[in-house]
Amino acid sequence: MDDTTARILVVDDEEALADMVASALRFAGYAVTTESNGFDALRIIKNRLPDLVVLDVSMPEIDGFEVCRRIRRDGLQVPVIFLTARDDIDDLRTGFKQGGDDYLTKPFSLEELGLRIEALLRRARGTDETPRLVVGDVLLDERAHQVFRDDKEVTLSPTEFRLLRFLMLNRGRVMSKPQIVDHVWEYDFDGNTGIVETYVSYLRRKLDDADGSLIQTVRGVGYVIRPSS
Amino acid sequence: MDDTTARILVVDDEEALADMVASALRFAGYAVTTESNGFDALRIIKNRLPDLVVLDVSMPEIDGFEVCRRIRRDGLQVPVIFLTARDDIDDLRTGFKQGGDDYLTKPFSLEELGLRIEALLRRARGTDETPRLVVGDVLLDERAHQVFRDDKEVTLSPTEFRLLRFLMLNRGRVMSKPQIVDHVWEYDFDGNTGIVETYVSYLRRKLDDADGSLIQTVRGVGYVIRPSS
DNA sequence: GCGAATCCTCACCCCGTTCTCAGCAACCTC
DNA sequence: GAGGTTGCTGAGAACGGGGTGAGGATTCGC
Repeated sequence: MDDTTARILVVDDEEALADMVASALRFAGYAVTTESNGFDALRIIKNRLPDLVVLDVSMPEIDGFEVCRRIRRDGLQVPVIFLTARDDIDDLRTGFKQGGDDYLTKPFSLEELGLRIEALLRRARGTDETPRLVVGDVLLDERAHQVFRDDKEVTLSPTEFRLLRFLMLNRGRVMSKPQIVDHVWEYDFDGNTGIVETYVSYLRRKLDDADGSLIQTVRGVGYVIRPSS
Repeated sequence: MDDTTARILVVDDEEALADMVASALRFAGYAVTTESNGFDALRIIKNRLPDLVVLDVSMPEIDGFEVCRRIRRDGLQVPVIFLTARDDIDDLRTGFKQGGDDYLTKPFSLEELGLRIEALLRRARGTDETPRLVVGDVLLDERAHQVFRDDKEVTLSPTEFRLLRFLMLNRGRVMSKPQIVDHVWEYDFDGNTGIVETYVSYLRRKLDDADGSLIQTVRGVGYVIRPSS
């Protein structure tokens, strides 16, 4: 790919998790490398200077905070996103003091991670334009976390918001239910894909889309959001 | 073919299935190798570095997930498509999370598999252009899962869509009814080929092609789709 | 802590889809 | 043109995908 492709390093001692994240980020168009060990990660960061690092906090030998501190000590300003278990959330303040830029608690959804990464990269590049999604007369404001239909605000729950955002990001493209679950729900969600139907139903009601002309069902395939037609 | 011919490894302990898949993929122009054993597959992957791996999940000794994990552990980023039984569908997203890039539940249709493979290879090459098929005034948009005839949208059921896509992919080439059944229907379909006639009839009606000038019948041989000359 | 919002499962119902079959039309051969 | 073969299409039965309401569990906010 061209030189605008961001290079991301994912560091997590749970290799399965690192692989999952890497796979999703590659799908999103990034060039991804994984590491399962803090020391190796440090070496890679210094040698390859990635554009962003996703860093697990709890790792044996040398934890994420320590890795970050050492990066900063070397004067590297690469953006860092911490991954941490919910129980360790208290440590996060420590994390920020160590020079982290953002964090996510496990389990997270891949959409969430992608968003944080985008935001950090935008900031690093200095091209920090407002991320607004528009499809037809539906407007989704990322930063304000607000949704409007026909200039009237619609109140959505967190999950409803993530689902709508995902569909709008992929406007015009049919997304299958497993795909949706994999991206919108937390990665350890083990329920069936029926949950998607329920939330599409919620969204249609709140968005005044009872006939499904906005969020369209493609029977046997999935869902799309389309400008109108 | 030239050096752009992708090399694919198919791994499945049901050799009959592996052979069937291999045969279809060779017909589609790929260079295919098969393996029925996870360990042998690992060896092959490391030595020959295929462009893509089709990997059955349930295999004795070492299952597909484990193979994938080991591939990733060695730092290989070859795209992987998992094949899995419908009953194991819960494991599927797990599989995705093990670093697999896509998955299909058995039984699948060969067309479906071919499509996924194309999509993954496109992604790996970074040339991710919109896949659109055009024959005469019929347009089929893969991503949006939409079909237009003469700029008017036509609503097709899943099977109708797959059939039309297959014919359009093979435009100008007469496809026999058994060939069509083998590619468009799931591979364990055991009905007769009369089903093709029924669905061609559906398509002609929906595509406003009552006289069969678009989808042409070649008596005793099969069907072709041609730019209505 | 308490009430409210949210999340998720489940079950029921509707209807689109799939597939078979039978009758008929088109075509070919002799 | 007769008879056989092949293809077309309407009817209808069985199936299953999808919508939605109810309700229980959980989390959130104050």
